[in-house]
Formats: sequence, structure tokens, C-alpha cells
Amino acid sequence: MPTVPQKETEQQEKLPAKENLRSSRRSTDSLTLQDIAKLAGVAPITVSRVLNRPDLVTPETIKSVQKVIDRTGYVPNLLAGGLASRRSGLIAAMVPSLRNMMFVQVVERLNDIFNAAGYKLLLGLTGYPQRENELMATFLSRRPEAVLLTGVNHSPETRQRLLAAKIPVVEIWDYTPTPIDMLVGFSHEKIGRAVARLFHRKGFRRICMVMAKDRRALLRFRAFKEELGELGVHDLVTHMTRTPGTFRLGREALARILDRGQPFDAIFCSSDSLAHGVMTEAQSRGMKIPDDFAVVGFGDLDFSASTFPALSTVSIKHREVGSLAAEAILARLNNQPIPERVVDIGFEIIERGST
Amino acid sequence: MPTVPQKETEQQEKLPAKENLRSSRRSTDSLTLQDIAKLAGVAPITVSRVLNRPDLVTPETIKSVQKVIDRTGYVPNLLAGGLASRRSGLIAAMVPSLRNMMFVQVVERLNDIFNAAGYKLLLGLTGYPQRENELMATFLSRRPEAVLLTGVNHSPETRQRLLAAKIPVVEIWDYTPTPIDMLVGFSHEKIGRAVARLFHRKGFRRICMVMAKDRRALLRFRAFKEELGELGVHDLVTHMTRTPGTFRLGREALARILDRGQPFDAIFCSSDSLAHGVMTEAQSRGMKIPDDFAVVGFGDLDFSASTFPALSTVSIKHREVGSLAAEAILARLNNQPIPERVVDIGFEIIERGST
DNA sequence: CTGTTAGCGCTTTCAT
DNA sequence: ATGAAAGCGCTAACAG
Repeated sequence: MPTVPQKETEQQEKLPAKENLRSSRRSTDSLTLQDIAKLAGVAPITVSRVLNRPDLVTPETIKSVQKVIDRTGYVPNLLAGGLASRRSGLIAAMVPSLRNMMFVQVVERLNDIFNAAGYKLLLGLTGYPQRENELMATFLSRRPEAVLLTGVNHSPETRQRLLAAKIPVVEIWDYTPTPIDMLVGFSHEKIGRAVARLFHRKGFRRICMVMAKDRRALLRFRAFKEELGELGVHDLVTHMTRTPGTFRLGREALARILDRGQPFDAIFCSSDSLAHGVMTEAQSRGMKIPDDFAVVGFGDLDFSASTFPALSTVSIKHREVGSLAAEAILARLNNQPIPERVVDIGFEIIERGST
Repeated sequence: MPTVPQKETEQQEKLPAKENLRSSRRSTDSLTLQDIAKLAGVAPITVSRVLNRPDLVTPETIKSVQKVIDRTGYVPNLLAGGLASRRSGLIAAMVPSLRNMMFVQVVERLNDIFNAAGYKLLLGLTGYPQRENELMATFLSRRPEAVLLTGVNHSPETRQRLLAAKIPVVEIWDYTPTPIDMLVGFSHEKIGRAVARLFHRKGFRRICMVMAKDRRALLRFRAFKEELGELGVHDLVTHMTRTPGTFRLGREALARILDRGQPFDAIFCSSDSLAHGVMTEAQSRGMKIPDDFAVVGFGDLDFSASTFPALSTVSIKHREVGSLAAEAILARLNNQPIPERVVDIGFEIIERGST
């Protein structure tokens, strides 16, 4: 039981008022570093060192202090520690949602790397109608030592606050040559254009786009459309779905498109989940992919060639985005040089079937 | 720009040493509540009240203080606030993984409800080989005001620490009549038995189980097997997969099972993702569900009858688990009575196709 | 290697 | 309705 055996207190000084106050408080509150120090017969700072800088303490001292800590079940108070040291041990990360596996992968990676480095991840879900602003203020009041943001579109207030906080900031999942601080992302425009060129090369002229209402999907779509236009392709059908795009919405989307009766050669979906739904719906109607039409997704699922031989997709190295972002942050926190301030991690179009 | 216009300081007292120290520190550090108080010509506590208990302050005072806050871009320090008030504003939640949509749904719900109530969610990913213990100690040192745990199997240390912390604890996703504190869950055993009886009733005698190596899946499986045994069914093939069960692993699982050549009538999968993979693999081999065999999943996906007409599944109200757990915690934090300390939220077997 | 002193920035009393 | 004083539990910066 984590109760303090008061009798063991050595070197009882004569500080009646204050000390009595403390011991009466003790009955209801938790142990403090002071208590441990007293029980171990050392100064508070020594206990602190045992916990944080054991290299500065004699092995014997460590042992005796550690024994008291174990016996009492003392749990340090990091609110106090953080206030005194001005290091909260927190890193904030804002992602739109956990519904999308891409972000989940990033979050898991961040979590792993930060935990290993002794930091705790403070996760913010901004949602698709971005609530980033309100969140940012409340997050910053916990004094994170660094912040990771999804996307590059942030309000002036957010930018201002982050700049004022003077902490490392990484933006991910988007591209701009002029980030707030650091960036690990890729260009949604380039992706749109690349898929457009692929479709054109394959001879597809009647094209379809199924996309969730998401800013980044829109970036891809605009560039896709523009590039197609430049290539002389104007026959484009667009189907918008709710956000986030899911398997079910994909099925429904294809059903709607087929209902309209307009023929098409290829569909570009804003996520693999949507693409998966589209393919399943096609299959259930006896259509063959890619014989009847081609499908290209956008890498939020881990479909290997063997599980979905017909699905082409745009592949992003999600995990690497997380790793690079986390490492950039840690480097900065350790005053180490970071390799590059702006990293365009690129993408790859994986062609499958005869797409 | 959030710089402090020192000249505006009214009522400049004569405290040379300390004040000079502060103003020289100012150039590199962020604003404090003290600074705001000075600029607004009020005591620090008044600024604090404007922020936390505006009902105790005159509207005019609020306005003038708020103006300074807005102009300077002051961000309160909740480490200091938490230390002084003994309220961190943090609630910790431990889940095994975000790979499983069920937990994602719970986490999103918790996040929403806690945020709305002014708390921040501290998310812990324990992983499947449970690392709960190590995490718990570090989490507790941030002084969360409540803790949510997944499952009911916790180490003595964890239980001890939580008890010592004297904060509300909710365990979810499992069932026991004697939780640490509160519980919102369901019985995996009951599920196993219910599916066993379903299979038996349908006349299935050659049965297959595809499951990820997860403690709770194992609970279901044991009960499933036991109940089947009691019903006289002993012809059971088990295929174990990695954790977490995914679409791909489901496909692979069915492939392996078919390779063995043992005939079967029905498969019980430990997750819908696995079930989905199984069904897809079957389809790609020209088999029909449920004509060739029946499939039952476990609700981690949102497959409506229209998207997967043949898939039967065990459905859990994930979101409600999150809601009930969050509300129980908030009730306790507000010293309100909680309806029930232990809630068995139950489950439902949704039968589709002719399963 | 260990201790002393003085805060970190905020809120809790208890006055006024 | 507002303020003064006294910490919350810990660590930085010096000493020794």
C-alpha cells in the first residue's frame, strides 16, 4: 500500500506549522518528491536526479532512493516538472481524422517514435470541416514542444500563434515551397496530372472521377481535369461523396454513375476505399475490371497485387511521412541539424491488371 | 505581434530587481498572466477569473482584460494552472490499436465528448502484446483526471496505481462483474456461445474458425468451441492469423484452408475485415456465399446489408460504448450519480443471406 | 556527487 | 467584485 510510514522520517526538523500542515494534507493527496526525499534522507533535488539524470548520482544513492520510490509507489508530477523545466514532454499532432488508414499509419508511427524518445503525443482531430483554429489555442496552452500539422492551409491566427510559440513545426501531406517551418509532403497537383497522363496514354477518353469532398482530393481533381483538358479530353463525369470516402460510398457511387447511363473507360477515385467499393459493385453486376473499365485509387489501403490484381493506385509512403516528420522534429528538439527543411516525398503510380 | 508594449504599464511600482529580471527575460519567453494583469491594470487573479470564472467579474473588467489578451495573443499555461488547481484537464484512454475501426470509433467518440466538456484526450496505444504497464506509469504522471482502459485484464501494478490515484476508471470492451471501478462492455463468451448455437441450429456440422491472435478473440473462440462440443459438434478447423486481422489476411486464410482440402459448412471470423477477405477470396474462386459456405464476422466494419448481402456478423454498438464510458467519467468528475457502475451493452447477431 | 535557494505561472484561500 | 499572500511539486543555477 502506498501510504507513507511517517515514523521512518529521519532528521525531524523543528518546523511545526508548515510540516504539520503537510502531514495532515498527506492523508488525502498523493506523494511528492519531497516525501520521497525525506524518507530516503536526501535532498529533493537528489530524488529528482535519480529520476531524470541518474548519471549524476552515486549508484548507492540511486539504489536507496529507488527503494523508497518502489516501496511507496511514488508517481512524479510532470505538470510541476514541466513547469519548472519548461519542458512539457508533449508533442502535438493534428490530423483530420482516424477514419483514413493513411493518417492512422502516420499517427502510429509518430506515437512510436515520440514515445521512444520520451515524448507523449497529444492528438488533435481537426475533422473535415477544419476546426484547427480552436484546437490550436487549447493545445498550445499545454505547451507542446513541437507541433505537427496536416496540410498547408492554416489560418493567419494559427500561423501567428505557432510562430510566437517558437517551437518546431512540421506540415505534412501536402506541398508548398514556403511552409511555416518544416514540411514532409507531396504534391496533389502532380498526382492529378500524372493520372491524367496515364489515362490519356492508355487511350481512355471518357473519364469518371469519384471523390470525397476533401480539400486535397479537390487539388488532385482540379489538376487532373486541367491536364486532361490540355490533352484534349473533356468528357468528364464527376461524382462527389461524403467525407471520408468509404467502401460503401464507392459501391453507391458506381451504382449512381451506371444509372446515368453515360459510358466511360476509366474511373479515378479519391481513395482506395472508394475504389474498392467501385470494383466490388462492378463485380456484383457482372462487370470485369479492367476489361469493362479501369480503376485507379489513392493509397489508403494496403491492397497487394495478389488481393486486388486489377486495382491500379497512387501509392504514398505513409509510414515514411510519419518517420521523416518525427525525426525532423526530434532533430530540432535536440539541436541537431535537419537534413532538409522541405521534403517532397513523391508518389508512385502502381499499375495493375491491364490498366 | 505579440510583443509587450512595456510603456503602457500603468502604476509602475518600485520593485527594481525582480521586475527588471522579468522584463529582460521577456524578450525570449512568452507572455504570462502577470504581464496581462499589469497591462490591464488589474491583479493577476482577476485575469485568471476572466479566463476561468467570468461570472465572478464585471462585464467591463472582462472587456478591458479581454482586449489586452486579444491584442497580445496571450496563451495561458495549463501546466501552471493544472499544478495550482490540481486539475490537469486531461483524460487518458488506452486502446490496443487504431488499426481496428471499432476502437477508432470509440476514440473519436471519446474525443468529441471530452473536448466538448473541456477535457483533452491523452491517447495511449498499448499494442497487442500489451505494453499497458509501462504506459500507465508515464500517463499517470501527467495527472489525468480519469482513465479509460480497454479490456479487464490488467496487471496488479496497474490496478494498484489506479486505485492509489483515486480517479474514475472505466474499463470497456470486455465484461466482468468486478471491474476496478466502472465498466461498459460485453461478454465475448456469450458471443462465442451464441454463434455456436446459431451454426448448430442452421445444421452446420463442419465448422471453421479464422482468427487473429488476440485475447478477446480467444475468449470468443474458447466459448464457441465449448458450446459446439456440448452440442455434439467436434469437427472444427482453426486458422490463426497475425494481429490485427485484415482483409488480406482473410483472403490468405481461406486460401490456406481450401488448400488443406477439408470440407466445411461455415466460417466464424474474429473480425469483419477477415470475413470480408474470406468472402472475396471465395468469390474470386467462383464460390458462392452463403451457398457454398456461410460466413460470420465480428463487427469492425460498417457493412450494410446492401453492400454485403451475404455476410452475417456480430454487431456491437461501438459508438455507444464510447458515449456511455465518456458520460460515466464526466458524471463522476462532476460528482453526479452514475446510472450503473457495470453496463453489459450486449451484442446482436445480424443474419444475412441464408445463413 | 550532493545540497541550497529561488522561482516556473498559475490558483487557492481569505480579506476587503 | 477584486486583491494579497501563499503555495502547487518540481528543477535550474549555483555552491560546496
